[in-house]
Order: sequence, then structure tokens, then C-alpha cells
Amino acid sequence: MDIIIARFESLEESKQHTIRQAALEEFAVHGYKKASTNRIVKAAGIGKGMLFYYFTSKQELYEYLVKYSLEFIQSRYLDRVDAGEPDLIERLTQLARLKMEAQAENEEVFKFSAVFLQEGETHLPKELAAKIEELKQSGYQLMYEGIDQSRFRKDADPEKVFHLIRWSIDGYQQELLARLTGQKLAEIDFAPYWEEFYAYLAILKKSFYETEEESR
Amino acid sequence: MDIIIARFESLEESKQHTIRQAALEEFAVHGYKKASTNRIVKAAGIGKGMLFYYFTSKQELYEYLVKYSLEFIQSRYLDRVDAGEPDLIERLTQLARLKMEAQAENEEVFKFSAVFLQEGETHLPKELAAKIEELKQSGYQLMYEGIDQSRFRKDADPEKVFHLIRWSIDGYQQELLARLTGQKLAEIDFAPYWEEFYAYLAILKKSFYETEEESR
DNA sequence: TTTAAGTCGACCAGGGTGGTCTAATTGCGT
DNA sequence: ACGCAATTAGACCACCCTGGTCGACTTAAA
Repeated sequence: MDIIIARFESLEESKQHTIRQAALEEFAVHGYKKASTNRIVKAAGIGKGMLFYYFTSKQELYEYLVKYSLEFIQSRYLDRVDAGEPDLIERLTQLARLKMEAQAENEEVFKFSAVFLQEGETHLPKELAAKIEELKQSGYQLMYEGIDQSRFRKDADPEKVFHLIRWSIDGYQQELLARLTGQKLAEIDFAPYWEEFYAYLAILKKSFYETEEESR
Repeated sequence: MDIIIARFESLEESKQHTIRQAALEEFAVHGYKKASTNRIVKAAGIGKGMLFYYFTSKQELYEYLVKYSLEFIQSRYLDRVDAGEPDLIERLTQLARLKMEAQAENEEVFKFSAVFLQEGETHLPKELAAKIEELKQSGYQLMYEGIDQSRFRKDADPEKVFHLIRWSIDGYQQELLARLTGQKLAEIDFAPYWEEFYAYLAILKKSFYETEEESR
């Protein structure tokens, strides 16, 4: 099989990209079972024969895409996070910024990953399923580990404050993404949104962190 | 057509319910196009002929379900909200509680409504599309209108505080629903969750509302 | 000119589709 | 007890789309 995938990998990058994006989108929208190889080749602008020349089967194509996505998310997103940052808001801001950047670079990968994370081990060899679990774990740690909760206001359960801050930031991110549907992420000037975002963060800090002027 | 749907409506309620739930679930999971009438009749335990005896076509079945869901959401959820409540947290709490109750009563309706809200006007006569728009509008008003923002802390943009509180509450609700997947909502004792929820609300109030003891 | 890699899309068998129809059963009015 | 109409089941239909194959054709290198 590697012999065959090699055929795909020795294509010029732009062609690989076209095919990959078409396939990622098809699987992202329809899931494994209902994805259609016919639609993929049409969207990619290649003949049916080529897809099965590059990949022996739908299954193999799917596995290739999962592998590709895992590597992309790892290298373009998770690896760039500074896990040493103890301040929750700083950490989440970093996560948000890096995720947004990675998403702007290849939105389909993230949409597709939502699908295979949800579809689970079906259609996948355990070797790949294990890698997915690894990634999940890794993401979880990046979000929850090594946060200094002593900065939160003392009159509230820090665990809960932690969650409230996370939900707030997720909420903003989600709403922004919804507001931006239809536009190409890569072409958007995010500066004003980051400004807006920082205004929200300032309120979060004022509200949930121990205030410095308390000794007045 | 009404003549034909009447056949369905004069069935005994429990049978109507079985068929309706099977159809709601099928459309909720697969969307209009990919939903299968074969799977519906199998899940409902009736013969193929019956479905097209009660409803002339897949299309008509779909429209019936949309109509049913709109009425359900309106009467079992939106109509029960007290739009006079000016306190944001109270209002959102009410919304959350009523939605949870309605969802426990018929979860499929909510899953299905997510689908037809997203699929939009496709497969629907404008008359029904208009009703959907009405419902959206109505829900929007219930969430945003008549809120007294003067209760928020004065040192932050009330608009932003408003959003932060909403995102927090949505976040909790979403996470709870995720934690509870697989269980029958109707069989769950929500008491401990409400307690937890109120603890979050207390923190939100402490953090985002004008504190009463500021004049100390 | 020969050879081999690359490319295409018509084609295949199989399975699923929404919808129809026949034939059997049931229930009711008499 | 009879007959008629309402109800029911599922075999069946023509059609469409599926993943995958294959032979014909082009290109490029040797």
C-alpha cells in the first residue's frame, strides 16, 4: 500500500492539495459511509481511475486523511503551545490564537477532524485509533494542566471559575466563527476581532481574578 | 392532503407517537435527503404501505414533523417563559430550566429542530419557512429583550457582560448535556445538577453584578 | 520506436431509494 | 352471518448512486 500511496505523494504539491481538500471536505460533510468517491473526483477535477490509482480504496484514502490531519494538528497547532504558561487566560488566549491560525491555514482539516473524532474507531485500524486517543489526551493536558488557580478570586471555587472562563472564551470563539461563516478565514483581517476579544478578557480578569487594589 | 393526514391523526396516540418518534429520529440523524423511509417503517414496526397511507410522500411526512415540532417548541417551551423578568440571570435560568424540561419530554423534537433550522427553506413551502423564521425571532426576543443591564458592574461594557453571562450558562448546559449522552433525559434526577448550576450562578452574580457591599 | 507511467470515464454488479399495488385481514353496520 | 369498507403488510418497481475495474488513450522518456 505504501508503494501505492507513494504515487500520490510524488505528485506535485498543488495537485495533492486539490485532491486532499476535496476529499477532506467530502468526508467532513458526509462522514465515512455516506461520502462519495464520485463527488470527490468531480470536485478535485480528476478522473475516477486516478483516485484508485493513488489510493487502492476509499478506506485507504480515509486513513491517509486521518493521518494527515493528525500530523497537521499536532505540528501546526498543539506543538506550538507553551504549556509552561500558568495563567489560565493567557493559556486559553494562546490556544485560541494558535487554533485560529491553524484553522485559517487549513479549515477543512479541522472540520474533518471533528468528524473522525466523533465517528471513533469505526473504519480505522487500532493503530490509528490509538494515535487519535493520544492527540485527544495531549489536547486535554494543554488545556487543563499546570494552571495556577491561586490567581482567581478567593471567594469562589477555583474549579468553577476555571470552567466559567473557559466557557466564556469558547463562547466568543464559537460566536465569531458563526459570524464569519461563508468567508475564507485566510482572507480575513482579524485585528479588530482580537481587539474585541481582549476587551472581553479584560472584563474576565477584572471579574474573576483577585483584584490587586483590594487592600485599599 | 389534510384528508390523508387525518388518517394519521385519528390513530391512537401511542401509535402516532411511535411513528412520529421513529421519523423524527431518522430525519434528525440523516437530514431530509438521506433519511430513509425504509428505516423509519422498520423502526416504527409498521409496513411500508402504512407510511404512505398516512402521508402521501416523504415530503409531506417531513412537513408534518416540522409543523409538529414548531408547535411543540412553542407550547411546551417558549410560551412558558416569563418575558417580564428583567434580571438576566433569572431569565436565562428560566430559559435553561424550561428548555431542559421540554427536552426531557421529547428529546427527538429538539434534535430534529436543529436539523431543519440548519437545512433552512429547502424542502419546505414558504408558508412553513415563515413560521420557522417567526420561531427564531421569538426565541431571540425571549433571550435579548427587556433585560435590565443596570444591574451589571459599572466598570464594564454591559453588552459584553451580557454575552459573557450567556456564554457561561450555555457552556454549562452544553457540557451537562454532553456528560449525560446515552441516558434517557426523562429518567434523570436533575436535582444535584441544578444545585451545581446555582453554585455557578452565584459566582456569576458575585463577579458580574454590582456588589451591594461596595459602600463599606 | 518501444516501453511504461499516467489519465480518463464508461461500465459493472449490487444495494438502497421513494413509492405502488395486490392480496389478506379486520371491524362494523345490518 | 354477511358484505362492504377501512386497514395492514411487504413484495415489487424503476431508478439512481455506490465503490471499484478496465481497456483505450496520451504523454514522456529511452
